[in-house]
Order: sequence, then C-alpha cells, then structure tokens
Amino acid sequence: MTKEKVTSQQVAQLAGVSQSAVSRVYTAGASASKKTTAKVHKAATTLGYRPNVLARAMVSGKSRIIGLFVGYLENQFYPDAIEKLSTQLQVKGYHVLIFMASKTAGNIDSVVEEILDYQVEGIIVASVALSSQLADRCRLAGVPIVLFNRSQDGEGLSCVTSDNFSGGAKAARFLLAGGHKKIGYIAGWEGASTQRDREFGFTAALQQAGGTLYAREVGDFSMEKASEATRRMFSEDSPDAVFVANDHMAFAVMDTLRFELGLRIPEDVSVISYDDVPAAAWPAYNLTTVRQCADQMVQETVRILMEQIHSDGMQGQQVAIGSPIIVRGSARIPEGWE
Amino acid sequence: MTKEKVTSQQVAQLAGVSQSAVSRVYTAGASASKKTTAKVHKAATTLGYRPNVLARAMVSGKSRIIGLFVGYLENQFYPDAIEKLSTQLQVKGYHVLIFMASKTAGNIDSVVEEILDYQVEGIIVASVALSSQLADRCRLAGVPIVLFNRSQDGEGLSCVTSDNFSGGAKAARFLLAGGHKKIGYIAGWEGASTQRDREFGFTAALQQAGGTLYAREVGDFSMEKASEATRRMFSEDSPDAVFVANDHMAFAVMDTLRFELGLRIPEDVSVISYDDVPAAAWPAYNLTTVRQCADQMVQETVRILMEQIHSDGMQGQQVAIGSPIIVRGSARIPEGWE
DNA sequence: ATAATTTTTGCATACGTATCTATTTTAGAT
DNA sequence: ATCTAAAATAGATACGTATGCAAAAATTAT
Repeated sequence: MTKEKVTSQQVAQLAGVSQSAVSRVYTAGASASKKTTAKVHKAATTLGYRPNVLARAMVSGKSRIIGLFVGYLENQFYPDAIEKLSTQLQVKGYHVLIFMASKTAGNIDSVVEEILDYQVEGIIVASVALSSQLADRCRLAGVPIVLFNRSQDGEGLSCVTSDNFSGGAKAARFLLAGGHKKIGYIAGWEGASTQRDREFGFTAALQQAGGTLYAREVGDFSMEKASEATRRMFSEDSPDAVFVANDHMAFAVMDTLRFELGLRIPEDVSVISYDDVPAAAWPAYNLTTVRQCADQMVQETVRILMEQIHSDGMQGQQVAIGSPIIVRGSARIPEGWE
Repeated sequence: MTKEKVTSQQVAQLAGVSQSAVSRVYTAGASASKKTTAKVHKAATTLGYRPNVLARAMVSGKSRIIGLFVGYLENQFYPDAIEKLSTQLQVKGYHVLIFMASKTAGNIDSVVEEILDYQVEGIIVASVALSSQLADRCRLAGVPIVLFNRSQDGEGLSCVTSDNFSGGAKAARFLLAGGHKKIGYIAGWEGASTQRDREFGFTAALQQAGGTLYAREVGDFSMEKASEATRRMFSEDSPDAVFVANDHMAFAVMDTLRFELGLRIPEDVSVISYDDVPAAAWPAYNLTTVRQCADQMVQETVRILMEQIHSDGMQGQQVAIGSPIIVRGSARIPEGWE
C-alpha cells in the first residue's frame, strides 16, 4: 500500500506558514486571518490534506467516537434505531463504533473494556444490561452512558425507553374494550426491564377493570420460543386474545396460530403486541401494536448523550417516550373506538 | 466528569520500570522478562491501566478500525451481515466504525473523506457504488476496500458477492421446470450490479430453454415500488410466475398479490426471489428463494480485507459465493425435483 | 504620527504510545 | 572463573495535532 500521509506540516510548508497556523485554520473558533486561511486551504486541496482525527483526539481528548453496544440485530427495531442513531450522530460530527455483545467469546465486561480502549466520548447501550461495576468503571473513566430501550434502577444511569407501563396498559384496555374475557400474555426475556414494565402495565390495567390474566407463557424475545409458548398456551382452554411482549415474537405467534393451529385472526383470537417495527404494517400481519417511537427515542438519546459529554458530572436522566397504540387488523376493534 | 487517565508512564513508575518496558509488555512479540511482566501486570491492574488504542494508532499507524459504509438497513440482509462482520472482526482485534450513506446531507464523497479521517485500516462498502475517483483516493491513502454484495468492473476493486448470475439462472430453471410459460421479472435498482447479474442469469437461462421474459417491471429494491410494479404487471395478461430481484421486495409482491389482487400463491402464481433473509422462512411467506450465504460472504470479505491490510499492493480479488436455491412453498415445485 | 489595543503568528511543548539504539544484565559455554 | 552470545532494559525520539506563550503585525484611538 502506498501510504501517502499528508500532514499539517507539509501543508504549512507549501502554504509558507507555520504548522500551528494550519491547525488553527482547521480549528473552530481559533484566530486566523483571511489571507492565511486562503493560502492554507489552497495548499490543503492541492495536497489532499485532511486533519487526522486520531492525532487530534490525542491532544484534545476528544475522539468524536461514540461506542454502541448492542446485543442482537434480529429484531428489526434495532437496525432501525442504529441507522437513526448513526445518522443523527454523524450530523453532529460523531461516529459510531459498534460492539456486538452476542456471540463473542468474551463476556460483557471485556467488551466494555474494549470500548473504553478506543477513548470513546460516550457509550450507548442497546438491549443489554450493565452491571453496576461496569457502570462505575465508565463513570471513573469519565465516559457517559445512555441506556437505550432498557432502564435500570438505582444506578443513576441515564436511560431512554418508551413508556412501557402505560403502553402495556393501553394494550390491555384495547383488548378489554373489544370484549375479550380470556386474555393471555406471552412474555419476553424476564431479565429485561421492557418486558417487566410492559407486563406490569398490562396486568395493572386488567386488574383495574376487575379482570385477571388468563394465561401466561415466556417467549424470551425469541421467535422459536414464542412459537413453543403459543403451542402450550393454546393446547387447551385457549384464550380469546393474547398480548405479545414485542412484534418480533408476535410474528411467530401469529404464524403458529394460523398455520399450525388453524385459528383465524382476529375472528378466533386477537393478537396485539409492542414496537411497531416496519413488518408490523405488512399486510400479511397487519398487526395492531403499541408503537415505540424510534425517532423520538433516538433524538432523546442523542440529546442526553451530548449534554453529558459537554457538561461535567451531569445527573442521570430517565426519559420515557409516549407510546401510542396503532390500530390495525390483528385484534378485534372495539365498537366506537375513535 | 472525573477524567482519570491512567498512562503507561504511571504504571511504569508504580512498577519501578521504564515506560518502554510497560509498552513492551503489552506489545506482542516484544521482549520482556517474566519478572518485569509480572510487576507491570500487577501495577496495571491496581491502577486499572489499559493501553490507549488511539495513541498506539498514532505511532504504529494501525488504528484497528475498519470503516463500514452502508446504504440502508431496512433489508434484513444487511443487519444480519453487519452483525456477522462486526463479530468476526472483533475476534481479530478490529472494530467497526459505521457510516450511513442514506439520509446524510453530504454526498457519498464527503462520507468517504470522513471515513479516511479516522485512519481506518480498511473499508467495507455494502450496497453502495463507489466512483472510481473515490477508489483512487483510498488507494492513494493506502486503505484497502472490499465491496460487499456489489461488484464493479474495471476498477480492480475487491468484491464479494453471491454468484448472482448462476443464482438467477437457477431461479429461471426452477420456474421452467415447474411448467410456467408466462414468467415475469421485478427488477431491483438498475444501478446495482446484483440486480443486473441476477437478471442476466435469469433471462439467459430462459432463452437457453427457448423461452423469453413475459413481463418486466422495476421495483428499485423498495417495497412500495415493488407493490406498484406488481399492480402494473398484473393489470392485464397476468404472468403465472414472477421472479423478484430480492426477498425484501418479494414480501411486498406477495402481499399485493394476495391481499389486493386476491391471487393464491403458488396456485395462481408462483413467486421466487433472492437472498433468503430470515423472514423468508416465516410461514406467512414461506418463500422459495435463492440463498445468499451471508456467513460465507462475510468470511470471505474479512479474509480478503485482512490479506490486503497485511500485504502491500495486493491485487483486487473478486469472489462469488455459490447460491443454492431454497425450496419452500411460494413457487410450484416441479415433479420429481430432488 | 505615536501610543494603546487587538489580532495574528511562529515557536515550543504536550498528548500516550511504540520502537530504535546503546547499554546493562543474564545465561551459556568453555 | 572468564569469555561470548543472547536477552532485557532505559533513554530518546517520533507519530500528527492542538495550544500556551511571547513576539510581531495589524488595527484603532488619541
């Protein structure tokens, strides 16, 4: 490889100025006369010079890198979020270094260390739980963390979620208003705050209406396990409606209900879930679901992260974005539902 | 933020050795006695020291960063590939800095410049075409490029694709063997090599069998446009089979055929496509499709990239991975198909 | 025109690490 | 124990940039 590294030194020489002058031309808010700026720019373009971000990071302490720690991308919600996160951060001059938690030999701890090795200015953790030890480690290193789509009590960590509790409650009220009496729930992975809060909200609203959960199975946010959960739940005394903890599982649930158990949706059983990923709108599923507004969640995540980066010792912020129910055709629509 | 930066200098002091000794302990293949190594490790753990990747990058010229340039993540094939790419590179000690091409204000050129600013050791370009000017720019900077799921003639660029030509031909032969006479094609974005090669292979196999394309519409790899294309194609003299340039569009095509046009699949019309993304296996679609083996493609991509990084002035390599047809239920299965 | 400011500039240094060089220590051979 | 070869070490330097400081130039006020 023909490494031709153009440095500020070379530009300075060609432009007939000092290296520091070149640096100042490329540093926002530094003083440089119009004449020098012009000379430097001309020399820079002829040489094809661009500042080395890494060298800049060394001396300034600002790497312009955000570490993104993500568990898996199978659930469409995450690629969608990554795309939005990356795009928004790109606009602000930051870039995303991605770290997969999943199939790595190393455990979560070692991945966090790897992130810190890159001197990231902030970390976004999506769909992964962080030990308080790791959180402390980052705090000590002065690297702010924002949890995306997970909340965590007691750590003072910033997090952005949808309002899972009220979203779950909305799902319950929708099914109740539709006249359902035997309502089941297929849970996600029980270690997840999203799972917990959605279920709490759902059962709370059921109980408030004098109802109770008719059946419950666990699908672990996996399609395969959701299918199995569905088979168990509908082996006898089938529910007439089921709330699934996220869309990703709901697709498996619907497929199992229709193609294995021969049930019609929503005539025989109503299905409602959570997220509103793109596929939920596909006619094959036409899924009634509680929308998790990725745009707003991303926006808040970026906002908090920027605030934490630019101010010292910020308090953690917990944000929950409103989650509207999107009525489609997979669940019986209550009479006069506006 | 309480910035506590632990440096090799501090470790050296605590361990009672020189800074260069600390460096050598953390550098593979450098000489350090067992005693020193032990002392350094002890001091490092008490202080919580880890080498600064950026500083290391400065002097060694190795950033351990791979730039990933990606167009959009809506098509499930890409998140899947990203996950695999990131995981494999992570194992090799590299990490992925992601750049979205899509909704950025800046054009492709400026994004490539941004990538180079980070002194990446290599670039993977997924689903984006690169001007020869940009390719030259990277060559000049000594940064190897591998095109993922795109090929480009005449540039000497490395690329990894599936064997789109033979894959397209397989699709044609499958439909022909199924007795179809009126075969349509819904094309992807016509600037894409994948689109072109799949169509070439498909029509070549049709012609070899004495057949010809009955209808052709363009869907631009977008679900919405694919739906429109389907409506046009089936407005009169409907085909009895259709090859769709990728799964992502095929879902829209199937939904349109079933829910708008009231056609049964495969009884009224056979649908076959390309990629085999996870959703293709979902019972709602149960799509017969040509598999693009993401695992092998990723493996080859990483292999080529590593070769280019570790050897000077490598020739570009073009790899096409075999693409088997995955028979499911969306297209009539020929008699006696093995 | 001179003095008082402000702006611009070059020089030197620092960021945290790897690596070259010369020196010292250790091990091996006699 | 002495000499030789090998291994380990400390010191110095370099990577490419930003920035504090003092000097120089440009601007403004008198």
